[in-house]
Amino acid sequence: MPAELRRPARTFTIRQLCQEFGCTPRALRFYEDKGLIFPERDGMNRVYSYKDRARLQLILRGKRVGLALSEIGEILDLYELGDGCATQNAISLAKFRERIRALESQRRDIDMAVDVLQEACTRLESQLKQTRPDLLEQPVEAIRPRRPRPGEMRRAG
Amino acid sequence: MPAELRRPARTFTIRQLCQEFGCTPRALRFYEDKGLIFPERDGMNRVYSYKDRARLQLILRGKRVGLALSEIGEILDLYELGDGCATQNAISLAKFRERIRALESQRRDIDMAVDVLQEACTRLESQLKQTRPDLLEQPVEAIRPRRPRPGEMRRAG
DNA sequence: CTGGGTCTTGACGTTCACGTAAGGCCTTCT
DNA sequence: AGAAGGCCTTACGTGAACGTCAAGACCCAG
Repeated sequence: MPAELRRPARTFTIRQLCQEFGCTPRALRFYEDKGLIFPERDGMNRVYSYKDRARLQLILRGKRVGLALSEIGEILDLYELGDGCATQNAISLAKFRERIRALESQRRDIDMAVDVLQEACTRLESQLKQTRPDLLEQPVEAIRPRRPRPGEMRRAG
Repeated sequence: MPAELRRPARTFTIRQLCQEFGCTPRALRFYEDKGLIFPERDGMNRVYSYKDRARLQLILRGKRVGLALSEIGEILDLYELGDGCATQNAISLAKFRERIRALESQRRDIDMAVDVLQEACTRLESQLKQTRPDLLEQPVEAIRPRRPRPGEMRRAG
């Protein structure tokens, strides 16, 4: 029983997807421009399928781990061609292997960064516990604006 | 026995650090502009200490996990102030906690991305094994240029 | 003392990933 | 009928993170 029969052929408007994934219509149109996603049209309006939604999800995940849109595009392409074009697939394979290595190294970086931050947090906590225990456990906004830093971009306001 | 006595007070030129970490002089000067690093001077020339080198390492690691330079700056600042300025520290603490959560979520994304890529590799491998086993295990450059993709930026060549 | 190499400071250019109007089409509500 | 609201395209603007000259200063070898 193919999936299309089980799933209602649900579609999404651009705004629905944006709300679900916390991005802007401009971003979706941009991804479309770049060939990462290609929704159907109802007249002029974009109509997104489940498949489009899945692609969007992969795009956003890819972005979050630091992939460029062009790289994400290469990955997504794989699921479109699947067969044929052997040399293209070989290129993809080599690139993907590189990517996997890069991601694994990146994960090590993350672990180190978390360690650094966690140690910093420990230090900060013990310090604050002695000086200003009232400020502990506050969300950022509840505390204060920040001081400017040397090379900070000037921003009118 | 403080560290300065055990370590030779070794210094680095801008180029040495660049070669070690694979970045450009322009980048180092840019980080300095942004207040992330502040080497001594010998006349006009920058002289980097071990401490500067450590900061640079943190900067690059931070970048690799997707932190903005401004965020990296906040983290580095912590190691400079250390004490005093309790509210500032409280802000840092809150931000760092947020950051840790973000990084952990990012690590999950990486794991998922690796899974996706690994599955893709498996598929590609089995396909290539049947069609073009000669192309397996090739590095990217050894294979072929790529086809253009729809929204590709035009680049004179 | 001329050339080469390495450093410096501007200052403008570039790429990426969008943001932000400006203006038009369509449907729906009042 | 007309105003509101959602979608569209086109086009120019923007912030981050540098790249890329240009024009000097400094030092050393020949």
